[in-house]
Amino acid sequence: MTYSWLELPAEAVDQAARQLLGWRLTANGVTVRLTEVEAYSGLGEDPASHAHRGVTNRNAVMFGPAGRLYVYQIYGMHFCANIVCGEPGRAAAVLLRAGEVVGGLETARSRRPAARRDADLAAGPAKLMQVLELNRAANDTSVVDGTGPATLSPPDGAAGTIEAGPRVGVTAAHDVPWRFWLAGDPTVSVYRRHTPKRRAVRR
DNA sequence: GGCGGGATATGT
DNA sequence: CATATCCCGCCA
Repeated sequence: MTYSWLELPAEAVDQAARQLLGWRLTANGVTVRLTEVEAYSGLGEDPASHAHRGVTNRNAVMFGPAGRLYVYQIYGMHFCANIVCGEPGRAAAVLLRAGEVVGGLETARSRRPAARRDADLAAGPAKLMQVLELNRAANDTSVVDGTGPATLSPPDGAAGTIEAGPRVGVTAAHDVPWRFWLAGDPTVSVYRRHTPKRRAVRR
């Protein structure tokens, strides 16, 4: 039952996201325990998803089998990773937003000198990638069969209380509460309402 | 805490 | 060509 999120259908990607909280992701000598994730659905229903308009070169991995990483570059300098969920062709995915460093602490600190507290080491999707030293080379690699640079392993104990809210940084579908985090965890980034850079007055 | 700069692949 | 699943450093 441990890898049950792998078997969930695409329409249950929010359940997959909830299940992934507490799991450990290990890569390049550092392990993080996932504390914050977001679910993204595929075609039609979810305008915030990269796969919303169908297959492109960038998002092709999302349409493949579950258990692989969809890594993309954003703002010209950061990388974010999603774990593909659901059956092939459906393009559901879970964005890894934050984690607690539970292994390789010194290495993680050296990779993120700007972090003032240990809780800030992986408190953001791109920060998470930095402590794990992952980039676009990790795109389309598996996290469940040991063939890729990153490996996902089940949590130690019970996951704890899960809270839900709107997703961060998306302009569309602000009302969909598909961001999930472990209640009270210090590594969860504070929610900031999406602020467009300098556009006509939003409402 | 708020605000702006940074730097570029991607899709329209 | 405007945008994007962001981070950091600087100012208050």
